Amino acid sequence: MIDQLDAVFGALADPTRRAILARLADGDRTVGELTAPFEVSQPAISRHLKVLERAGLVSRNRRATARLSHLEAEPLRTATEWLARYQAFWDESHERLDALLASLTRQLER
Amino acid sequence: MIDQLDAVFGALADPTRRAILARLADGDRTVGELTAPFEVSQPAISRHLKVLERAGLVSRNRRATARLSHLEAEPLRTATEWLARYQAFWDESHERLDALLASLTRQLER
DNA sequence: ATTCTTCATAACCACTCTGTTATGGAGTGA
DNA sequence: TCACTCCATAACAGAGTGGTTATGAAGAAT
Repeated sequence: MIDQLDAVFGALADPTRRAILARLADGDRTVGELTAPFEVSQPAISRHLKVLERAGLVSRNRRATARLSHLEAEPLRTATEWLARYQAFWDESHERLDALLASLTRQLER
Repeated sequence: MIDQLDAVFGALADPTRRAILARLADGDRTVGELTAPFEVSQPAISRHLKVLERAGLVSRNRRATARLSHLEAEPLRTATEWLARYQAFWDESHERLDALLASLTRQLER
């Protein structure tokens, strides 16, 4: 993990990897479970998982013969902190980010 | 701009491009001004600018023979919104994002 | 022990990315 | 008009990316 932001933003740049993260947000998954919904081969998913692991976004452990992938959100926090530096530049003409986040939080809690 | 998140996260994955955005946050810059601080050639910077432009992060207009690059922060907002969906996953063991952003905002105002 | 399941890895291909140098176009100013 | 400045683009090289198929390692189950 030379530069964390490089790795994290790079990992997020691929739609399949973002979809994998979305599924992991619902709970840990095996490689097989992650492969099924996508129309790519299992080795392709394995490599996406390796990219996510390098970015620190996924950790893995064995369960019997399967390998469970687990979402690690901390790097997303780091990425958000970086983006927050630019908050002022879109704030001017729009609602504030904290208001936005509050509304999103309310949505999630509902 | 097929998929905005692809383009934005892809653009942010490069440290030179993030540094360019940081300089543009201080005000519009010509290509020459953006090239000087980095140890890469002018054509390389021109192509970075093109990537940023495709992602909607930079707009450009002429001033005499120069071309001014201008920061467009809206796509960063989009990226932040996407990341906010994962806020709950790092919230559990850390301060809340809105508190973090508030503290960052205070820092900027100071 | 053997077989089955799960997953990783290797080998390959096509394409993209980041950088270079060389060059030329477009606008400015003398 | 001519020269100069600023920048874009073309052509190229090397590394990386994302996909494939083929294969094998390792644990589980019979």
